[in-house]
Amino acid sequence: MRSEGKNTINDVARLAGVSKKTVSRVINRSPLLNADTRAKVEKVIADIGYVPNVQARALALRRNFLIGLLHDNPNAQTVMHVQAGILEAIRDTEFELIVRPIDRGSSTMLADVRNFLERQRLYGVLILPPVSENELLAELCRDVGCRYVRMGSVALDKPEHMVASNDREVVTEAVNHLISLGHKRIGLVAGPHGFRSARERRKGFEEALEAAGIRLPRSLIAEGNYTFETGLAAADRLLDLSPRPTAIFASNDEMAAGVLHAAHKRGIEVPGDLSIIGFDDTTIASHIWPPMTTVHWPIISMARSAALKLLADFFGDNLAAEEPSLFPSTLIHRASVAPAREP
Amino acid sequence: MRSEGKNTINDVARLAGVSKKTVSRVINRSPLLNADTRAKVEKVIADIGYVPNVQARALALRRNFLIGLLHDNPNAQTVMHVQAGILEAIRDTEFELIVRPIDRGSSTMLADVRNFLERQRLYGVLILPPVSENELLAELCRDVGCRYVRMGSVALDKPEHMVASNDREVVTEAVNHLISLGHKRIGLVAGPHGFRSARERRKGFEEALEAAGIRLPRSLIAEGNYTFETGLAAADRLLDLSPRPTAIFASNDEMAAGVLHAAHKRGIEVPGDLSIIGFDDTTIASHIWPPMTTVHWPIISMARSAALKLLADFFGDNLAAEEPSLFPSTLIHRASVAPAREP
DNA sequence: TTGTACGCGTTATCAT
DNA sequence: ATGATAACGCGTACAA
Repeated sequence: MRSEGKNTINDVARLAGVSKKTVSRVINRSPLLNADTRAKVEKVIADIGYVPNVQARALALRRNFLIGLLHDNPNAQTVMHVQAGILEAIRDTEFELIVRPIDRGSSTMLADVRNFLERQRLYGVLILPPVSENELLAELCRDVGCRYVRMGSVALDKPEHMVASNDREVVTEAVNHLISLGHKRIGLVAGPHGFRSARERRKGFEEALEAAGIRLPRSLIAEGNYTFETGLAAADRLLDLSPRPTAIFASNDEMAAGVLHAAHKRGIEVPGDLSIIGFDDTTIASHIWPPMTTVHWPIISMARSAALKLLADFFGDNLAAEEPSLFPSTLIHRASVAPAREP
Repeated sequence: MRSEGKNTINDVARLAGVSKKTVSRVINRSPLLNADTRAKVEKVIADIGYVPNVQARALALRRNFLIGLLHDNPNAQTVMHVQAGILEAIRDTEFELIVRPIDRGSSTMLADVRNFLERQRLYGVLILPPVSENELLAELCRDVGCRYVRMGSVALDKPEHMVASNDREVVTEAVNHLISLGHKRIGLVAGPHGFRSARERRKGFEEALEAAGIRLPRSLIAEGNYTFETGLAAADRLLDLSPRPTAIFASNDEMAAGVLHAAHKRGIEVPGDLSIIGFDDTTIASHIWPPMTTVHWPIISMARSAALKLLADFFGDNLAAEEPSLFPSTLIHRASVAPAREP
């Protein structure tokens, strides 16, 4: 059973007494093939433990079975969830996943990606936010003839190239929830302006307040960059205000955890004195104390769906093509929100 | 500049008026080459935006530039850290990373991996715990002729195939710290017995107590499976004890977070009434409240080093071969530990 | 220093 | 239904 990786299609052909094209037909499940011949070849394949060489196959087909994940997302949980979703989609297929972090901000980013795509000639790539929001990158994919599917917080591309969530709406819903509990001074820890998701979530926040006729001072909006530390710093600014907010919506869970941390440091009771809502529903949201009310962002499903979409024309059956493009996020009620109570 | 991926080495040769072998020499930086010729060829390459085809190259070289990450580690942070370390090591090289989660427990696991390795013919693989502890898997790698480097909590293989941490020692140190603060009833939330890391950490725990002449009832040891939920459940058992432990060491941060959560639920003050130490130093350790004292497991460095080790004979210069094999973990003091106080 | 001829392992064409 | 032969794009002997 010890196959030194030495056996080739020629060995199989010789041992089976057929041509290598016939072996190829067996491997590729060609329908026009004598059952006896097939059985004979399959026996030889099993006996010597023959495994096709994917590189040779790729060369001949001018196409390989690798899909890439392009990302510059700082959140480890998110990236892992995405990988999990993709891997779930390609499990039991011959596709493999190559991960490729890219450096947004680097002046050579586009050139780097172009080089990567042209070298590897991947079957296609999945692109995570925030770099998925970069129009030039999508254009680059088209230019080099690489299939792509983008993931994001709002539809930025045609359905076959996009899987999106409805961040703005669900944030409005979350903030409405706070308003319905009597909160009037609601702080926002926004994400970095360069992120479309951050802008969408901020709009959702503002729209909710506007609809409720609440005008908030600019000082109630602080900006972070989606990390715990910046969430902590933003919360420090917000909680220094007088009167301070009775609730804070943070644009992601990392920052929300920072807000909670800041509250703990000051001895501010959550949710009694301060309600907090986050976004993402990463594990930390349910692990910290108190368990945090947050928006569940269905990133695993989105990633799985994005991968299926990418493989749509491979599978032929258009099951994959019918993958949804919009994945609604939902508000998860836990224990970090309570009715407003004046300090 | 639009290169349709159509240009081949032949096009370059034709346009430059040289043979394709000469082009090949330019690409592969052969030293014996006329400077003029080289410049001429390089100009053509730049002009038409020629990029070598990696699959063809792989076929000819009978070797590719892909490394694999085999893992079945349930901790997202850990896996991401490992990926970060590997990617750091292969940045600016022509290597790419293929991630391949595997299903420990599946009866076909070894066959699946064999199939994967034989199909992809990777340059080499890095193996994460716990599956890195599986001797059959290492044997499989040798059998199919695939380079490998294992990561783990104790040296299980020859230095060129292994990067390890010193879990047992550092846990002893952590527990000694608790003992020095007057703790005598110290609970353990052990990891699953199938994990070598869990057994090592448990031994470190037991050795510290033994050295201090502390005999603990079996009931002070609870087992989880490295997840938050099982840590929570284990802590519930431990905290039901009477008298209850004044300190708990959990074999990883996830479970330690569960312990902290359990304490919060019961209104047990941490660290006043209960000290907690975790293991891993993942982000949650510093993000939860109170910030958790834990063992820093230098997984990023280990992964980077493991990748460099894997590429040792590629780089030729034996800088990579000299990568260390042992990475000491260190105790990080934060705020979840205080002197013992009787309930 | 440069070129020719051939091999790498597979699939595609076009016969039979 | 099956086979001979030519791609696919690149690297290596060996020759020039």
